[in-house]
Amino acid sequence: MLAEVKINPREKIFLTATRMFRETGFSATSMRNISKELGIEAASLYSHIQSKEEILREICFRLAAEFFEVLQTLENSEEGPEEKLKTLITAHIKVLTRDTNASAVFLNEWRHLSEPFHSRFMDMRQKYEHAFRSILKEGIRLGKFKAADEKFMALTILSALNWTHTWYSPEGKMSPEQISDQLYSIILNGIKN
Amino acid sequence: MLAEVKINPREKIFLTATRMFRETGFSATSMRNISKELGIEAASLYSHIQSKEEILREICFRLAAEFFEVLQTLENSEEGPEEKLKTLITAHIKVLTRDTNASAVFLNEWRHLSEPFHSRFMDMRQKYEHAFRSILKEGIRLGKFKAADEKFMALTILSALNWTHTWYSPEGKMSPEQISDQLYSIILNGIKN
DNA sequence: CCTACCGATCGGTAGG
DNA sequence: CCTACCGATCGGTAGG
Repeated sequence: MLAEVKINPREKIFLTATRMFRETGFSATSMRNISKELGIEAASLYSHIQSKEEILREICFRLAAEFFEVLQTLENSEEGPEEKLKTLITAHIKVLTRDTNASAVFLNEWRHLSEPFHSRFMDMRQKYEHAFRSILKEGIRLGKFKAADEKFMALTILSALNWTHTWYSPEGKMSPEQISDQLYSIILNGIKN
Repeated sequence: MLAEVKINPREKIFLTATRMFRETGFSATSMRNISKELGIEAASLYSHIQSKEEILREICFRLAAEFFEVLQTLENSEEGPEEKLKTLITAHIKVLTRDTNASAVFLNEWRHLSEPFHSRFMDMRQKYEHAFRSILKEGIRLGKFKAADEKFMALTILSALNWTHTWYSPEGKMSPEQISDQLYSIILNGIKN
């Protein structure tokens, strides 16, 4: 009962800050900007959060965790590389479109993380990229995908996926599933043997 | 003779600032950071430049102009949509890889432009995107490309191209031409009918 | 290119 | 959640 009282303002701060970080960038958004938007004084924010960076940290690592959950489900999968790729693309787009403000911050503002969080974040990013690459490598080995530089292919695919958050809208004409289906189709045609 | 003396320090400031804007972001890079890197006092920068934003403005609009030059050459072209697409992709990658620091700033920091530059920049961006779309539309009309949402296609293609600056290196194993050939091949296979 | 300095604003704390 | 405030730093100017 008592704990419940404190949950709401903290979440409100996070939602507002996330949107403002997306629009203006982490560094150019001040605590006073955020507090004004919420109709309170800047000092009052600190009853609910520890620091400005705590907000950035939570956003970045919450999304990173969601992306890693996707990898987990693939780990024991018996599917072929095409199916794995489709599963990964679908899940990736699902995470990215769920909260486009958070996605934009996750993709663009992580470099403002201080150590050791900055390094930790880059490690996770690297691991995710590698999981992507290993699916492509498997496909190449099995002769399903074109024999090309799979690092180049992985980066190209990921960049195409990671642009979705800039234009996706829940009210738009494409659902997350339709987006991933189309992307998968373009990508598979682009790389298949 | 006399003018020549002033050219060099200004360019040095621009090069250093561009690199630092890319690494740390425009807002988080202070004039004192830049001056320290150059071994001078912050106040001394203002003998060569007008303001911090002038640097950002020059980078963004210089690259924008280069991208528009590409469009110009295509305007009177008699090529078909596939050839036009290939020409555009090749030129786009050429511009992006020429100075990856400037490209990163151009792509990520333009939102810190103040008015009226911010609006002007977004207009140019929009126009470029439209030129891309009209090539795709022509390809669809002629039955060369798949009948899909060409806005979606254009954004997907551009995002794949616009990631190149993050990993391209002049010392790397792929030349700009090889990169654009590979990208064109993936993209064309992905969208052709 | 420097010293000296401006007003504004920053993230954050003390104490209630 | 507020008032009052901290030291640090910001972009930029005056004057040489």
